Amino acid sequence: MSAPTGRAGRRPTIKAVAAAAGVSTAAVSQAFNHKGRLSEATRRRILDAALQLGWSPSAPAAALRNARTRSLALVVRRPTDVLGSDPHFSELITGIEGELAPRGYGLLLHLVTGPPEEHALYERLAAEGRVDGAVLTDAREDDTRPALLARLGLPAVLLGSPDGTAVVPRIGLGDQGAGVTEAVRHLLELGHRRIAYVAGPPELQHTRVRRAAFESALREAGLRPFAVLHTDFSERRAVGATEALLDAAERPTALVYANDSMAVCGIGTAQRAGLRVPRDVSVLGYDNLPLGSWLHPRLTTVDQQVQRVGAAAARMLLALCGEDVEEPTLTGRPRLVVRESTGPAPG
Amino acid sequence: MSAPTGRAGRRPTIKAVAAAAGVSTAAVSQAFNHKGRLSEATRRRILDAALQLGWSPSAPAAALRNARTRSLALVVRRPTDVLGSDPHFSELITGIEGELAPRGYGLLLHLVTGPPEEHALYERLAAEGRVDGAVLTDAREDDTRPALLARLGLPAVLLGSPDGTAVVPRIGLGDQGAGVTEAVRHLLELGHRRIAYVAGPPELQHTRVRRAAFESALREAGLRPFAVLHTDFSERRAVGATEALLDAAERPTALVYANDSMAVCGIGTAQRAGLRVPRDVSVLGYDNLPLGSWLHPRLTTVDQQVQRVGAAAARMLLALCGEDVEEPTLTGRPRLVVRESTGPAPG
DNA sequence: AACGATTGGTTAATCGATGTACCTCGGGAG
DNA sequence: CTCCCGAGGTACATCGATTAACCAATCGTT
Repeated sequence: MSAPTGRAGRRPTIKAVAAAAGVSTAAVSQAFNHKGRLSEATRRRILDAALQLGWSPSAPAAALRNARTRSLALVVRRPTDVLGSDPHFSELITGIEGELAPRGYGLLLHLVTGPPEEHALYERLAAEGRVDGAVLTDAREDDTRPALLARLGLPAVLLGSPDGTAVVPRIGLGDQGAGVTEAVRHLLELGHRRIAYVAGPPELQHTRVRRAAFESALREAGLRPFAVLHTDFSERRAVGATEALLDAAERPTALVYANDSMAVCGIGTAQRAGLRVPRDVSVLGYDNLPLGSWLHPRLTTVDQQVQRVGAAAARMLLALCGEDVEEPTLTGRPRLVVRESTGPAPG
Repeated sequence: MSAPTGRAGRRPTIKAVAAAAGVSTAAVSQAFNHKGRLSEATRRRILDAALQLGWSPSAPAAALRNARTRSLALVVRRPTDVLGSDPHFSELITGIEGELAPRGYGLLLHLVTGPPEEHALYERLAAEGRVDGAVLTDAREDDTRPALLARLGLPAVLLGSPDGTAVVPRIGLGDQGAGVTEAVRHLLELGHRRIAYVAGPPELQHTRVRRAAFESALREAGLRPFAVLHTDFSERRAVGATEALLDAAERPTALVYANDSMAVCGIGTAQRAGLRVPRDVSVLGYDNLPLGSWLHPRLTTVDQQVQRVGAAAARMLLALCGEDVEEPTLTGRPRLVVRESTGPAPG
């Protein structure tokens, strides 16, 4: 534990580098930012000196001077319930970070329990100038966040909105209707007629979009939903909804869930009720989380490439922050992934 | 989209507040930091003015002046494989954030693919003064990170170490041996004699600790492990290991996994092989992730209260950063949670 | 009444990096 | 020989908040 050569904790400043290279601090700054006019020789000399000393420009100092912190916020609603620790967000974060890291940006993660706390958080983040922008998740009906962020002058991108224009740019999760439509058609082809939908919270935009797609896909086939139940994405509700559906007199032969986590709960609940999946009842998820493919039976689901969505959101936000990045290419629409949890309708 | 009353993007500074309250900027600062001597009256007047203007001290400016950013880093190894998006980290983050948020600290999240990248990241974070400290996860045998962080002068806490003393403070995950021991005894009482262990990567410290506990618990009963297989925590390896074990001539009657995610894969694999859990084979996990209780059968596991560990790590790190926080109370040892995936040994 | 102590503030330096305005050469044109 | 010009750097103000040092009243004391 003897102190190594360098005095730990005492970071070198731009002055040290300037001295080492025999130039002014301004020159050092210019060398790092490709501004001003420096001869290639001195530039190299400065860079060498910096490398030698292990110097990088102080982030707080640069942030103060430039009014840009090079970090973005991601605010996630904290689970009031277990299902909240949904791996969905892990995937999203992976996608975002993949874009930020190579550009030297940081991701500031915050968890909140509800809208009031979330709003206060944005106020504080903006007031303190802690971040250059924010990724908003789970677009809601009449979402008040975009207006707030606009008022605060904080660039933002809203995730999970079906359409593309608003106060702040939005990243749709692809044409979500298409994914659900494809899923329903798959079930219809398998002969299912009594199909139920376990939806998310009604205040989320994608809930409405997917529900509409679900109902209209059935209508095209001259059918009506067996039932549509809303949940808060919690395990309790997912299980409760499933039990209610399976208890029905003529129970549904297929259950469609608004996300994979609930679908997993659904499979468990069905099995616990003595039903076999997919022989007695088919189950369909949404998200294509890794989790789904570990189970037996493997979960049939809709892949929406959450990581790519995250990456696209990050790029769009970076662009809003003045970074020049190539246009986010939101690849294909969500696609059905048929695995083992769906099968021919019984009887 | 017409601009609201306030000019968006133009944040108020301490000067504006000082002017509004009719005092100097120094007074404003003192009012916010409980330093200096201000009459209660002016203090209140200043705070009111600040509230009115929606002002909070600029984080970058304060960071520059105080050499403290009030944000901590959490570096997570990015999944080379799906299992990497292990909900374990969601839980950990929840625990950490729970301590940081009320103190106005931010959590800077970074994903890395391997040790070289991770080391470079710490160098950069330290050099740029972006964070006040870091949480290191997954203590490894001969871990080089503590020394690096010490050299950089960056406070750090190491998670997942069995013992408690080192270059940087370490948070043990409780007496992990105890959890495994309890698990093995549970299986022994159920009559199991052929018990296999699917371990994590050998370079992680907890792998050695848990493995040792596993073997010694069996030895106490005069038994030897059926087998101990190491994995990299990936789905592929978990499934592969499980298949290998179940293919054995006299197959094991119980499988113990080093984490819940692998245990879930194990259950799926066993079921796919036509075995019933727990009638034909018992399965035991480690972590007690929410996921485990959604399945059928519900996963028997060892609860190590990941959230609390995260909270303890955060508090310890905050203390190292000079924040005065109450001593982290690392509650109980890991405890066995018996659910449905373990049962009497067959035959 | 003069003086030290106390209360309640203010002034000015500082953190580290950045960018504008300016300065200093050496060389070529006139 | 003088003047101008551009290449190559430097000096200094600045971003916003913090804090040590300092100062102006007011009060109690003998």
